[in-house]
This record gives sequence, structure tokens and C-alpha cells, in this order.
Amino acid sequence: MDEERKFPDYEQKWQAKWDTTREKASEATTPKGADNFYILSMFPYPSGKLHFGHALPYTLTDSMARYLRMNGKNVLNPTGWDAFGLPAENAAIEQKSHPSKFTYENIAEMRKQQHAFGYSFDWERELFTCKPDYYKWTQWIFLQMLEKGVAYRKTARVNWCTKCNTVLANEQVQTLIKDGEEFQACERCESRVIPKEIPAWYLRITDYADRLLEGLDKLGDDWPERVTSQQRYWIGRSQGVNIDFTAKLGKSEPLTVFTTRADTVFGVTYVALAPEHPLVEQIIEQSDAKKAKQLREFVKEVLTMTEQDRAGGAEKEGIDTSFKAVNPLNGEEVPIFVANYVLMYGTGAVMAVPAHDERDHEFAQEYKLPIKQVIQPTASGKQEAGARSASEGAVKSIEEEAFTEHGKLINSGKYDGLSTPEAIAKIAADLAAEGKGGEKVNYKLRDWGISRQRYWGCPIPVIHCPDCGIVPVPESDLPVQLPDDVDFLPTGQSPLTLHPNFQHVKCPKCGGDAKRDTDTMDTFVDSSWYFLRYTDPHNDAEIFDKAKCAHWAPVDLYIGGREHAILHLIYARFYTKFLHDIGLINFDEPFKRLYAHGLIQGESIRVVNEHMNRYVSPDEFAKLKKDGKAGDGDITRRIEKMSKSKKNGADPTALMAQYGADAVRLAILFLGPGDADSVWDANGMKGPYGFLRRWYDTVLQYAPKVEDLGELPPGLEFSPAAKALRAASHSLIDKVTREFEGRYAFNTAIAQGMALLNDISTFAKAGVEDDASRYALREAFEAMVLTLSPFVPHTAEELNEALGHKESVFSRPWPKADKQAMQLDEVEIPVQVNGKVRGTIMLPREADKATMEKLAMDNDNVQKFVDGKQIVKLIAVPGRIVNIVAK
RNA sequence: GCGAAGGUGGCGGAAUUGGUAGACGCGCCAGACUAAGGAUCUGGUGUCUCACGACGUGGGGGUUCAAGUCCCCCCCUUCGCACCA
Repeated sequence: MDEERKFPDYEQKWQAKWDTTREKASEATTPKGADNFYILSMFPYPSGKLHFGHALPYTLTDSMARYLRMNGKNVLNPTGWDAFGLPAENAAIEQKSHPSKFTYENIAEMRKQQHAFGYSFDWERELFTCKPDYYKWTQWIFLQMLEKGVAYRKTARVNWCTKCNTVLANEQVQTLIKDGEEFQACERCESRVIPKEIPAWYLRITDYADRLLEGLDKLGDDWPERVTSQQRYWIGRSQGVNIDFTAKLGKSEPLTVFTTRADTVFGVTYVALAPEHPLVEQIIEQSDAKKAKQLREFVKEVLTMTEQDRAGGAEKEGIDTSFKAVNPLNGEEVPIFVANYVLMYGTGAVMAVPAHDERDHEFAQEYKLPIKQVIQPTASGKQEAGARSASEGAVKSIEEEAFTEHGKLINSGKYDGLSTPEAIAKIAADLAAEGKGGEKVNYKLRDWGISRQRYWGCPIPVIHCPDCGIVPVPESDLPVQLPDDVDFLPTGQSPLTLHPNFQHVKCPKCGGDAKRDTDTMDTFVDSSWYFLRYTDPHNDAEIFDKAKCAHWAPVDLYIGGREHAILHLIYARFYTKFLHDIGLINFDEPFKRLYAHGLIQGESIRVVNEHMNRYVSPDEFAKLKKDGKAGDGDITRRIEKMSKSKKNGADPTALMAQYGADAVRLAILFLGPGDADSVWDANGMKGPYGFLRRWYDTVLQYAPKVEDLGELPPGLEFSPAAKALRAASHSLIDKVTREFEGRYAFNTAIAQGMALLNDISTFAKAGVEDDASRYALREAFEAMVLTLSPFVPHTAEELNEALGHKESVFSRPWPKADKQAMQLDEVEIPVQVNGKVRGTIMLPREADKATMEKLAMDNDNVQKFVDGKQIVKLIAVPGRIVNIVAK
């Protein structure tokens, strides 16, 4: 590809102009009206450079913001920086520099790139989560949560990243497989994660579990199913029954189990405890030395694994404690096991029913425990079982396989004959009546641990006083500033602890010597409320002015990646509900509509031969091929997420330098629908770039012919070709408008813009001499400039000017499609015989069925196919099709 | 295993309501201009077939005058979750 631009570079000219003319989002305090639109793309972490992961959402967002403004909407489209976080701290350690330096340098670079892309952000509202004027309010919210009991402190087992030396939320831990070994790893640095017991701050998100679920229902179709279903799963509500067994230790101890299948309680053949279960310690104390040792070792072994590791498919193992538990429903005594497969969920103890639970079945077979069937397949249940057995050959016996579906109770005393749901309800009621349990709801969702033992984050505004205990920092003392001069090498304890002055403080309550909390907050806290601060970003008296916030919030359209489906999006929803509850806002869902954009991937090439075994870039491969060091047979091509190590990345900024911002914006949008993953093609610039060049050339060539024309005079007579062009112009307006009004498949809108340019070329080359044709041509140019302006703002401005407009294309109103002009006088209609197209007929648009049928029958080719046959049926759909059924 | 999204030319993708499958772009082929082309322009391009035509949206069945689109069964791919009792 030629390095040189083939048409003038006018982009900086327009960017400079926009900098001075850009209309600012309104500051009004009136309640949000229909004209206000808050569009937001997830603010970025300042990682260094703008990549495709940013360019796609920002281009989508910018296009929509520009469209909305042209439609007279009052638009808020802010951006900022999710600027606290570990990468900056780790980079600073490596480069012996400071996280803030790394962070602000990256921000400067990325801001420059965003500007070069022509993004129309509300820069005066730019915010930085790492600045005291922002985190003051992050701390303030924490204090509100503390006061309401939503924030609390406890000591618990946490996920500890061995490299970052800090705590990770469950959500930040991922399962990795390396060298055949499966283990739990830090989402960011991929190092091993181990469990550790430390005191930390928690937010009671579990109290909001039901509301978080209900909220999802309300969001309905405005959020993608894949996001809401993931959140539902993550919250993991399960409705079941607590049943109080009795553990026969020295004295009787209550042993409560949680089950969703209370109907199987007569099938219990043992009870299994999680190693963390409080009763385990008592059991060990009361066991003989040998058993106690055995149990201790087992518990220790299991607890050195993270929960995820334990779940990772290890063999089911357990130890018979030799103690018994009594089933409250039938008085049976069953052995108590401690088992690795039981998690500290629900009560941390399960009633094991091998006949009707796969896990218990597996365990029972291993330890030769009885399997007692208490549920029988019913007619409807059998149907499913039957379908399965048909494929597997035979119905398996209960010894071979657990029957886990619903059915009818047997061997269950007075409950015999009841169905699963009936039995669950009855048993729950009976237990409740006797005070031995009852209905219970559990959630997978855990409270959110937010303490981090690292430096580059928001300090937690509390003081630990030896006399008064935990004392919140008084609001007037906020923010608790993060000191600059801290040695933040990760040692496992919070760097702030090492600062000479930071932690030494007088207790605000008693005035005695006390210590500040030296942990910082998880950065997900910072991003859980930033969208509200944008509505009043410079307020230093309060978190935001309620009325100003109400002028914009909630966000109408939130654009971001799917990787945030659970983490950020569930935390932000939780924060919004909390802020609603303390009366700051009058809505409790932050994002009305969520648009989850896709991932732009790249094709990687891996060469494996006698010379090498590594990833190469396409250029490298071409060279290797030329040098005879690699051939097509030696390579594996794979579509993967772009990454440096796989050499499959493309740099949007480099492409922008070569082809211009508009061409890159267009190429990104043209790749495919924005919500689908797509693959970047090295040739992906050619089409869009060539289109912009042809468009530019065509407008400049014909502008002199059309620039003196005013408004379209009424009653103009158009030639058929001019009418066709007008139809194409108005169809484009209609098409682009519809895409912006909800579907957002801009690739198809752009395709139609390209098609109109093709039509224009054909039309113009045929000669444009009469006035009507000149008007039609002008109309086509205008339609293109206006409808494509949100995607390629610089080119649109330039061509708008070339067409003689003095004002910016963005201060012109969005065009309206003329439905009349979209219609052609004559339409081509396919004629089918027995469902196969045998010809087409041209006929007036308003032709009735009879005319269609007659013309269809007159068609020569159609005649050939119906000749000698009897016409059974004639279907004519006006404007669509004629189908002749002949025998 | 569970949940979600997908499977259409050589490739990215279109077909929004059941109505001419393959818009638009890339690539490819031919031609023009040219000292030259990895530039630009013009035309062509689903497969098979000289052609008439036949076939064609992962596979199989069904509904319909008509199915990429609706219904049933199956296969495959990607993503997320995965002992939550």
C-alpha cells in the first residue's frame, strides 16, 4: 500500500475548529426530560496506549452522540480515567518510578489519541479516580456505608495473589492451566492465588441480592441476555430448606443442613461437613488421638487449597468421623463425614442422598455407603429418563447412576406418593412447626471484600483506636490523602504502614494515639459510582448536586465490553441501589440500556518447523517464506484476542497516522455489527479508505455543478434515472436513521452509503445537464454527507463545506426521509412457478393483484414452465412476488 | 455438565415483517492507462454445466404456494460458569 495519502489531510483543521465550537452538555438543574440523553462508554484504565479495545466502543459512542445532537438532543458524553490500580504500581516498581507518573503520562498520551480520533467527549467533565477531589467522595460513600452497616470488618479467608501481594475478590480469580496443571490464578498477572486469613473490610452486597435480581427483570430486553443471565447465575439464588439434624457428640449438638431437595430426606445415608465447619473442631477434640490426627491433617490439606482449587475436579475424599447424626424426620442414625467436596456454603453441611445426587452417589460408591432410593420417576419424569435411556441403551439402576430429576416419593413414610414440589413444601412446613428447620434462601453471591494491601488506591477512611475501636474519619477531614512519598515495594503488608506519618493519628473520638487503616480500596469501588459524578464533576461541597444529577442520570446508554458483565456491572448496580436508599438519587438502576460491544481479534500465525517454534507477524512470515525458512505447511493460523506475544495485533493509532482517523473509524464500524466479535484483517483499511477517497473526489468534481442550487423547488419533473437516484438517497436516510434508532448495525448503514456513492457515479457519468438532475445529484450528496457525518465527522465537514455550506454539518438538522421519493414508479417483481423464480416483470408500483397475475402469465419464460400444465393456484403479493402453482 | 451466542461464497459480512439468498467490502479474473504497478479506472466473479438448467444458507425431518428466517431431532464452534447440595 502506498504510504502517501491520496487526498488532502483536513482532519486537524476540523479538530481545531471543534475545540472552539463544541457545544457543551447543559448544566441545568431541571429534571431529566425527553431531550436529555446521557450516553457513556466505560472509562478506560490508562494502560498506555489506545488499542482496538478502546477504539471500537469510543467510535460507536461518538457516532451515536453526534447523531443524537443532530437530532436536537441535549447530550452528555463524558470520559475520564479509572486511574488507580495495580499495573501502574507494578510498572512503577519495575521502572523505579512513581505510579502517578506512569498514570498521568499514559493519560496524556491516550487523551491525545482520543482527540486525534475526533471523539466529541465533554472534556470539561473529565475525571480521575486517583485525584483527591474524586476519591474524597469514594471515601464519603464508604463512610455512609459504614454508618448504615453496609460496610463492616471481619477476618476471613481471602484469595491472596502471591505476586501482587494483595487480596483479590473471587471475581478476580480465574482458573488457569499451565504445563498441564490446573490452578487458581490472578486475573491480572496470572500468578498463583492462595488462601489467606486476614481482617478486611466487606460490603454487604448480599443484602441487596434479591433487589439485584429483581432489577435484572426490570431491565428486560434493554440489557443483553448474556449479561443478565451471567449476573443471575453469579447471584445464584437458591430456595431450599434448612433441616436440623442432631450430631451425637459428647452431648447432642444441632447440625443444620441446607438442601434444595428436602423431598429426598428419607434417602439420607450420611451427613457431610465442610472442613471449615465449626463442628469439625469439636469432633476432633472428642476423637481418639489417631482419628484426631487423621482429621487434622485432612482439614489442613483441604484448607491450603483455595475454594476454587478444591472445586477444580479433585477426587472426592472424606473421613468418617465415627460420630453419628440423627435424621429428624425418621430418627435414623447416619455417619458424619468430613468431606473435601462440601463447600462452606449454606450451612457448610449437607445431608447426603446418594440415590438422588450425583456427587453423593460418587462419594457413596467410593466409600461403600448405602444408596437408598426414595424418589420414583413419574410419567412425565419417565419421558425424560426414557429419552435418555434410548440413547444410552438401557435405564440405569440406582446403584449405577443417581436419579436427580423430580418424581414421586417412596420409602418416605407418611410422605409416600407426594410429588417432589408437594413433598418439599410439606416437609418444610412440618419442620418449621416442630422448630427443626424450615424454608431458607441462600445465595452464591458473597459479600464484597474491598481491602487491598497495596499503595495505588483509595485510602480507607477509618481509624483504629485502641480504646474506641473503629472510628470513622470525620467527614470534615476528608479526603484522607494518599501520600506521595511511600515505599510501595510489595512486602505483603500495606505500603502505607511503612510511611512515617500516614498511620499515626489522634483518635477523633478520644484524642488518644490511634492508627489509620493502611489498606486501600479495590479499584472496582472507584468505578462503581463515577457515572454519577460526571453530572456534577467539580462540586467540592458535596458528592454531586442532587438536581444536577437528576438532570442527566441515569445513563441512557452504556457502552462497554462483555468482560465487565459481572464485576463492574454488578458493583455499579449495588452502589446505585445504596445511593438511592440514602436518598441521593431517585432511581436504583444506573444504566437503562447496556450495549456490550464485541472483541476485535486478530489472526495469529505460529510457525513450527526445524528452524523455529514461535508466533510471527504476517510481515515476518512473508519474509521467512521468501527466504525459504517457512512454508504454508509449517504454520497454524488461529483467531485470537490481540496480544503482543501472539504478534496478531494491529495498532489503530498507527493506522490512523497512515490513513486518517475517519478511515480507521469507518473500518472499525464496517467490520461487522458492533456487538459481535470480529477479526481484524490486514486488508481491512482498503475498502473504507478507497471509499472515502472516491467520495471526496466525486464531490469535488461535481460540486461546481450543484453548489448554486437552493431548496428543491416543488413540481420538478425527474427523469427515471433521477427518480431512481432520489429513491436511493432517501432510502439511505431512512436506513441510517433506523440503525441509529436502536439496532446499531452500522456496518449495514455504511454499506448503503457506499452503494449510494456507486449510484451517484453511474448517474453523474451519464451526464447531469437539466435542472432536475442537478437537484437529484445535489440531494444525493447532501444525504451522504449528513447521514455519514456521525461516522466520519472530518470528511463530512470537509465535503459539507465543499457543497457550499457555511455552517458545520453538525449544526445542521438530521435529514428526514421522504417516503414518497423512496418509492419508484415501476417495480421489478419476481415470478415463481412452483416456488422457483422463472422470470421477472416490471409493473407500476400500485398495480393490483389481477394486473400482476396477468403480466406474470404473459411472461415468455413463465409460459414455458406452465405450458401444458393446469394452474392450481395463483398467489400475488403486491409489491413482492407472484407465485404460480401448476400441475 | 449448565448458561449464552453462533454456523450463509475463497474471506468479513447482508437479507430488520416467511416473499428474487449472497447487499457492501476484501480477495480473485480479464481489460484500460502506464516506463512500471502493491496506484487508479472499467467489467466479471456462489457451485456444477458448452448451454438449457440443476444444486445451494452445519446435517436430517416437518409446516407452507413460498423457509437462511417457523417447528422437531442431531452435529459442530466460540464465550462464560462449573462439586453452591
